Amino acid sequence: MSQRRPVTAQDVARLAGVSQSAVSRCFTPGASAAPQMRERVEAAARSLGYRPNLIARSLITRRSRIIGVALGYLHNQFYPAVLEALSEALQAIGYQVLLFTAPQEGDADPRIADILRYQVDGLVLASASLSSRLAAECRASGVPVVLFNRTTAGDDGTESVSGDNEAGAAMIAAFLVAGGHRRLAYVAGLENSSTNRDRQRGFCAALAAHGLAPPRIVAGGYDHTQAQRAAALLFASGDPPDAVFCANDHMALAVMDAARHSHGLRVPDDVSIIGFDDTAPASWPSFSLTSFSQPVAEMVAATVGLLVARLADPDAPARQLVLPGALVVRGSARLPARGLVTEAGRRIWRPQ
Amino acid sequence: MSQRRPVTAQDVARLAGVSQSAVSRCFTPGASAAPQMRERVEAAARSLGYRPNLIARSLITRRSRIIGVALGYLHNQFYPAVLEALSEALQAIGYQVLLFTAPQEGDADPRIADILRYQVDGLVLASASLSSRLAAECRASGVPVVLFNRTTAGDDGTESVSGDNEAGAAMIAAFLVAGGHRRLAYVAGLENSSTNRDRQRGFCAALAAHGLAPPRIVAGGYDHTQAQRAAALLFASGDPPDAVFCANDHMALAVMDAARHSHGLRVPDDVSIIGFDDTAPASWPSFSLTSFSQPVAEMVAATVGLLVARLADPDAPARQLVLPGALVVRGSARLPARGLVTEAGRRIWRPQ
DNA sequence: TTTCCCCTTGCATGCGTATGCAATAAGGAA
DNA sequence: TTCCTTATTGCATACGCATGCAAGGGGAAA
Repeated sequence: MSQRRPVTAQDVARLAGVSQSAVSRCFTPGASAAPQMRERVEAAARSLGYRPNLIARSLITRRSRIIGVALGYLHNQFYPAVLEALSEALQAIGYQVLLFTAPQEGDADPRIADILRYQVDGLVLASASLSSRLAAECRASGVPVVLFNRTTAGDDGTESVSGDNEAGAAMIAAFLVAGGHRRLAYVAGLENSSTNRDRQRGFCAALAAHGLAPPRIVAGGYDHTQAQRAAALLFASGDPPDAVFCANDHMALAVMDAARHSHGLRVPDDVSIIGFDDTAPASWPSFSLTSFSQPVAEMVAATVGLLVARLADPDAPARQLVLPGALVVRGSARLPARGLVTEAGRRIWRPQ
Repeated sequence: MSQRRPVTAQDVARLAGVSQSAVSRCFTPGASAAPQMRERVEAAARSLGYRPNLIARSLITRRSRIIGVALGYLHNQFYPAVLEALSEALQAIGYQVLLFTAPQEGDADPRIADILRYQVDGLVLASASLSSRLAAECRASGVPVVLFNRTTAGDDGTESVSGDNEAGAAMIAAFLVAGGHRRLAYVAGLENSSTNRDRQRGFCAALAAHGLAPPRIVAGGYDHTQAQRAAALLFASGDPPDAVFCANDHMALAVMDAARHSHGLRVPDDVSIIGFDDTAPASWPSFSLTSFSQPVAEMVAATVGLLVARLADPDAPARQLVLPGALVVRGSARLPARGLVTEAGRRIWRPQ
């Protein structure tokens, strides 16, 4: 029963007594084929266990129906959630995901450059450790590229989908100030990432606008262990903060754990902690983390939308989409006196 | 600069003044080519931005260098960790991962069957919701298949890599008994999954061997929300357990959160909780979850090993690998009087 | 110088499928 | 019945690359 040589359209054609092209047409939606012949061919295909070779098809059609997705650091729950949603959405419209994981350290570009050799129809770059140069290179070779949760510095024509990092961070600043905090800290993500840059800028600018001193900034590198170290720096110092904004949930959970279990602090009584992304663990009772939500479903839908639009018209103007989020209020930060509303089952903060 | 028609080996050959086959040989390791010509060709390739078309190459070599990986439910941190390790390991030896996500509900087989049309060189099935029929079908078409963290009921010749679910669960039973627990409960995973079957069997058999009554069993479906409901069933009952073994960490975290925050229980004073997998959050101070570790790195390495072995020799005998784990002891379960040892930085339990 | 051998390189072909074109069949209108 | 239209199907080719085969070339050994 074990097929050593895979069944080809030729084999099916022979068995059904038709030509190979007839077989091909039976598997091509919209092609002209008589019902009677189609039935014969399908019966033959079934009995042989024929499966069209998508590799060969791709060679002709110049469409692989494969989308490359580059990711790094799946320990941050945000990315598995994104990946699952993206894969589902793409599978639903007949595409598959070719996964590229970026190594933690070192230059990921060389290995990722292999993507293009697989003739992917499109590319989603969701790793902060990938250079903008790579994105530009992909665009140059005519492959639609969408940056996910990341943007390029100058508008170089690369499409992107991201949350509103700057506004979100600014809202967090306002929320903390309204909650009466005065000694703020920021646990930063990767220094050269656009998300960190935007979140830090939004946070600092908003604090300044409220007349507060700049926050103390410590590096967390979007990493759990580094964030623990950052927490130690903050909480063991002579002047510990009364509120910490962490550039993502993944670090916020580490900081919260460190605050409680290594430094004997109560959250939010002694220190308020806020994250970014609103990943699943944020809502777990152990953490009850107040966090600015990134609308994963919408971001994924937008990403797929950009890809299909560009596949349909390669010359469509590049768009940089920024999707709004909401500050989901839970128990990890002192509450301001007003502005809390409940919407779609979540408690969110909407000032004024 | 935007290349509409991609650069082919023909284009490079023309520019370098050689034949297309010469170009091909320059990109084929081990092929015969004079250094001088190779240099000319590489220069031409570089100036044109040539990238060999792996789709076309696959058609000839009948090797796509793509491994299909079928997963479901990435919310359980175990799987992102596996996926990342698997992708890294495969990329390191020149393979890429084509990802298939199984929908939560319904039959995943039809969509997954598409995998074979992509001519994957191998297949890793790590979703409990995939039928054994699918695995058999893949094997029949000559594609190496490895079941990951799952086995087939009868030894039907499908290769698999899994942790020692039965022994691990038995060890957990012994650990809890040694810790003085008497009223045990089991939060089950998906009923028809091999991991759940083995863990439940090992747990119950060991309890019986220790002369204890069978544990109370509630369904958790490997799902966070279902596990919360299971916890409510257990803790709100008239006879709450003094120890709960959850079929994986993902559910254990939910159960622990529910115990503490919904039912006012102290862990481990009022109830001991043990998980399975030893995922990253288990070691976070908030949980400090005692858990039977699955050796992800070794399991991934073994999986890759099985794949490459089978690629080299399709007729090699199928092997079902079971890798040993260890009971990593933390603070979520009362400690037995003896048997605790520290090894490689982890505290583990090794009876007698 | 001759002979032999090996290293290079081009030619030709094929991988499995899609598709333009032409040929044939079928059916309808006049 | 005849002619035209439309649907169906086969033929031939191309997609981009790898590879067996043969031819050419250069060097070493005799």
